Amino acid sequence: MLCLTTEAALLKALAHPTRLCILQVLAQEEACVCHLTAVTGQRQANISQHLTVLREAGLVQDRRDGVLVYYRLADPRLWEALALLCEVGCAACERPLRSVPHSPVPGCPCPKCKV
Amino acid sequence: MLCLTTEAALLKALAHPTRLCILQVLAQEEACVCHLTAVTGQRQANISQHLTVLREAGLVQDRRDGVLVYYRLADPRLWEALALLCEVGCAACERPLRSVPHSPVPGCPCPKCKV
DNA sequence: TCCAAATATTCGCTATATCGAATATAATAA
DNA sequence: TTATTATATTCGATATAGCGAATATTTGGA
Repeated sequence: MLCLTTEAALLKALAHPTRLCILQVLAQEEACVCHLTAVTGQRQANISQHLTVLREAGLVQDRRDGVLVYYRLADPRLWEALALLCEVGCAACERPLRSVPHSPVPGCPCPKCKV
Repeated sequence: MLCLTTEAALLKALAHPTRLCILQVLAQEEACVCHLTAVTGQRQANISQHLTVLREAGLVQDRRDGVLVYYRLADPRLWEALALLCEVGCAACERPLRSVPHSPVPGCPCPKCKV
């Protein structure tokens, strides 16, 4: 049997609604943790955990700017490839999987959300 | 937060080495359960369980021919889309994710393996 | 009808994922 | 240095996935 554990691990890292939401935001542009926290409505520790999963899977990269840590997609084509797979694999999915425009999130303290 | 639970469920159904192996075989041509069991080296009940996951996710369809049940991809483009995602998402993946030619498996009783 | 083979299902156990809460760490400013 | 804010980590509890074993179901043939 051909071993597809590496590919399965990649898919497992993708297989969570919150992580997909994070990737959807990052597909637009890089974002800091507090922004992702505000957008998703999840707790900060939870987002940090999900980001760790994504980072260890090699899907995102991060850079620190002062006290903020910005995350970005490791490969900008990721969301496009995901949208294609969802379109092919899933009749019930939003079709096509859409991108979300960046917009300031109330309550998010990051510079991109400060008016 | 945009709800991506449907997409996450699809990815979760894909996120297992044995299920990927099944899909890899089915990408070539339809196959019966006993063939998939022989190819993967897993137990019959286990393969049947994985096939149930794939079927309920809408990824495969089945047809009965006598005592045999043949499974096929619901969408023939699935493997191609998966290969693209793996290439984009994962530097460590086999690149590109290859297809496997059909070949008779010793010990498989299905007609396609009988010489 | 009875049996054998292919496939599906159920059950119980173990492993893993997820999450909240609490805490730790890092960077900047006072 | 101390305080504050953003982020990361750890821990414990709960939920879910995965698997083997046993059993049920389906089909065709004797």
